[in-house]
Amino acid sequence: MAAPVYEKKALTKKSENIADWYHDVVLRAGLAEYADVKGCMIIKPHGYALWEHVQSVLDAEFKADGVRNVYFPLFIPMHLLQKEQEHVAGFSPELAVVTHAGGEELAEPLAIRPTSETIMYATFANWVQSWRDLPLKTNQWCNVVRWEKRTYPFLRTSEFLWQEGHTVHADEADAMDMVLRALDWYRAFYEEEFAISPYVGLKSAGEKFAGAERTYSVELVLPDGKALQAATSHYLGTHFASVFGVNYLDAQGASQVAHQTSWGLSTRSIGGLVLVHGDDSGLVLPPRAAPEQVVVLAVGSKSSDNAHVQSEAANIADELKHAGIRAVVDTDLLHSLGYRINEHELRGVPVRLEVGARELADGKITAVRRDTLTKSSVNRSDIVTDVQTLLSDIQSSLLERSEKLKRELTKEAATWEEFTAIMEHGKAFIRAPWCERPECEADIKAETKATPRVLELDRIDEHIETVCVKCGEPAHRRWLFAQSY
RNA sequence: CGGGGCGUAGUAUACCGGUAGUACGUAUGAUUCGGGUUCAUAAAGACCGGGUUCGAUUCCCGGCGCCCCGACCA
Repeated sequence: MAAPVYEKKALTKKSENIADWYHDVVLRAGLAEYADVKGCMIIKPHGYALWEHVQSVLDAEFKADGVRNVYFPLFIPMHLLQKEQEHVAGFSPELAVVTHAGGEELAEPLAIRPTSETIMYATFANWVQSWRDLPLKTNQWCNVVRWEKRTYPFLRTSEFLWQEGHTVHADEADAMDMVLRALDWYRAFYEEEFAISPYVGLKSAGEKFAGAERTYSVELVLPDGKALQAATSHYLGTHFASVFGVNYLDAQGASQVAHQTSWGLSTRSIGGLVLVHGDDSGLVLPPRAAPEQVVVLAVGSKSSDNAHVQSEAANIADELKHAGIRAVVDTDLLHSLGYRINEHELRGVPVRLEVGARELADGKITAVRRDTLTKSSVNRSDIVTDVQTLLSDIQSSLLERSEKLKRELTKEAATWEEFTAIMEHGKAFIRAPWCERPECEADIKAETKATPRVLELDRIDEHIETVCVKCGEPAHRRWLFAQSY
């Protein structure tokens, strides 16, 4: 395996080579490292803490809506997976299958779940009998395996962690309500917690989930103009319900096929967070998501009373903690100051407070914000409120920065010449009228690598009289195109 | 699945058909500490199998593994 470089050298510059930069940051910021299994990664404490934040925020949203957590088996008998034709066709190429166990060949191979629709819905058929059982709203936090040919830490790994919500409803209206509510949880999560402004909308026929009636997604605009599908929410219609027998008796005693939804967000979100906010010094974490929001750094020197400096730094960290701020203290005087500063910047800690002889003398504390790397001086007595203000400023300015990036990397194209020119010279999201035909979608992808990412929610009901940017057939709505990660 | 590359201390690399060298990291002790200090000492290494050879980490064959690029892809 080729190996991570742990030298104390500078990171690859983000602007020069974002792929190498990303790699360096993920490894050196301590988010993850490679495992002895192809395409898999070890999520380290700093990376896992980010995932735990995702879990705590979303899990609370789910529960407040009445969704309950469940756990289904990792193994799915092949016959279940094969029930829904479109679904199995979509996932077959990337299945990992167990053929032997207990020293014997299995009578029926077991797939390791690439997603749990099939095994869950076989059971939902029993759980749902009456209209009184609906809606059934479940979620599970688990791992899934999809044997991708090409992998990348967090963004596409063979095994990944996610949550998958699965619900059953009496009718389309109620199911769609759920689909859009879940989608909005994801949008809000990215905006409010990760300080990333995404695009949200409907997927094209070519990009929808295998077996879904309609797929909605949250798409992130990455700094190189590519797209990252950051969460999905599917209206499954009655496709799965009819093959798995998820039926119920309505109030009139008539048998009805249920309408279902599924929705998920994975550890890929962490890759998006790294890519959107990071800079040449490493990770930049939005305060709300940062496992460590503030590091209080004791700055020693030969001339000062280092013990006093260290205890003051610890006191400040304690005060911040009591105020509910996730603060840590760094009193390690064995490493050089530069080394320690670089480590904290690499790990993306939003605010660094420096406490040394100078601060002790004048009663002010030096504060450095990670997003801009600018220094300021705050009164020792106002430390808690000033830090709180600083954290909320960083959170909002990161979101603004993300909105700006999204704006700058979104272009309009009316003609195919404009479209191809944009894709060739510095990629971007392109908003363009499209005929919505699958053949045309394939042509666009073949020529430019761009695919329709989403039809933005507020443009779904748009109706314009124009022609497709690619084929010239009639087009009524403008879709967003981009090259996918 | 196609193309390419690589398997040497924890990591990254070098040389070599006959004592495997360097850097980072680690340990110990100093030194230094307001932006990756400096020094000393130490521990630590050839993917697996076969072949050629007096002798293979080196050459050959096979296997396994990983990385990169492309196609594919939630």
